[in-house]
Amino acid sequence: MPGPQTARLTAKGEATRRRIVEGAAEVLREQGVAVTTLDDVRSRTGTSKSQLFHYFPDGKEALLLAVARYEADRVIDDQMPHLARLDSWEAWHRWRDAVVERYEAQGDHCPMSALFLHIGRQHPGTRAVVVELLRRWQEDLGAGIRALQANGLLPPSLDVDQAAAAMLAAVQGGVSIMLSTGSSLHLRAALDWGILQLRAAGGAAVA
Amino acid sequence: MPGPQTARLTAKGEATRRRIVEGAAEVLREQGVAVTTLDDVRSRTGTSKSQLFHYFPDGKEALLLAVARYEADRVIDDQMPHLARLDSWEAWHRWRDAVVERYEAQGDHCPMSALFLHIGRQHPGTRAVVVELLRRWQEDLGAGIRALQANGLLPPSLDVDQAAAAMLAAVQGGVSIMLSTGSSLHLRAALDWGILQLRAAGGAAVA
DNA sequence: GTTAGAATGGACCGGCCAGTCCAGTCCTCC
DNA sequence: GGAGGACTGGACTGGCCGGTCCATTCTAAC
Repeated sequence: MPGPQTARLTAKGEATRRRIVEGAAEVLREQGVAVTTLDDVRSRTGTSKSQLFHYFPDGKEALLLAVARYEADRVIDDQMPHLARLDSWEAWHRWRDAVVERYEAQGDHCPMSALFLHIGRQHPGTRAVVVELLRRWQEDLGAGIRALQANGLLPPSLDVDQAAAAMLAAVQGGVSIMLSTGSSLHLRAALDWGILQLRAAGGAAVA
Repeated sequence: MPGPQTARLTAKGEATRRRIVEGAAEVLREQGVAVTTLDDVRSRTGTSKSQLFHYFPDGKEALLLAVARYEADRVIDDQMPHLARLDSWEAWHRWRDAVVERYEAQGDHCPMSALFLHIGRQHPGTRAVVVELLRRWQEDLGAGIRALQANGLLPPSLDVDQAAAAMLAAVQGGVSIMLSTGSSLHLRAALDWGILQLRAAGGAAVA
């Protein structure tokens, strides 16, 4: 679904555009949105000012939006193998490990939150990207909980949407605290506690 | 503990300084850190450039740090009446309501996260403010859980620190999702789920 | 009432950086 | 092979904004 806006791009152009987005994402992750200039992106990607504006005629903001989209896709892609089949407690724990690992590796640079906080609310485009990301994420968590129910590991009476929303909030909170404190302690606690409570809700059916 | 750095301030000076911090906090809450200039602060607070630098010789960053401290105090102060005695389930629910109410009123402008994300990691001072805020918050939550245990509403075997950390993460996550989506749904879900699970851990002792 | 120093006003500066422009090169399609 | 358009290079500009400076007024203490 890259769509029509890239219609007039040559293969070469496409490559350059991608190079710009990926390079910009790197720089942004390293030094943060606030202090990153187009010149930083330019020198990192080996491009000229005119190229930046050739591929992003609407300027810096449009480039940042493109980077936000790129990063949002990566968030889901990274977890997809685990998120896709959360149908056993083992799978949930593997997902937990993957999340912790990813964010620990990422350290205190969360590209999404930084990008969002920066262009955030005023720009509807960015908000849409974040909302969509969260929606997909929560949907997958909900599907996982339903899978547990289907497998008899959780009672059907459980409020799936609430549980999925809470779990998503726990992850987000853990990450955001990690960004502030530099420690993944809360992220781990939130995930462990969340899964633990879910298992407790499953009662004696726990394997 | 306002301390020695304000030693040479006249009463008038003290008032001006406070006016600057509070006015700056307002502006920042309204339009965000990224786009706020010293001139905005100046005109809002009815001060001159030289006043700003008279009271904050280290410039804009120092002013932002002062605002961060101010806002951090407000966060705790707002919840203190509820946070201080979380010794019954009713108290927990009242706290929940207070948190939801506060953040809903605040809308999508979280001064703390915005400030932190902006000057954040590089500046050790800001990080210290956030870390301290989170520490106090979690400490109070932990005290509340222990109070529940003391009142026989929760089993002593419960891992207090983990539960408190998870609860804090849930709140933070709910808020940060609210900042992104504009909806308090996740904040509510996270709090409700968290308290619900806590009560469930209390077993039949639930009133 | 005088004086030291705090408080204030506001003009000014200088760097930074997003965005412009034009000149030149490289595709690609006919 | 040539023409149109995509692609690239890089000099240039214009505004914005943090920070400086000095002149003036106010405050408080003796």
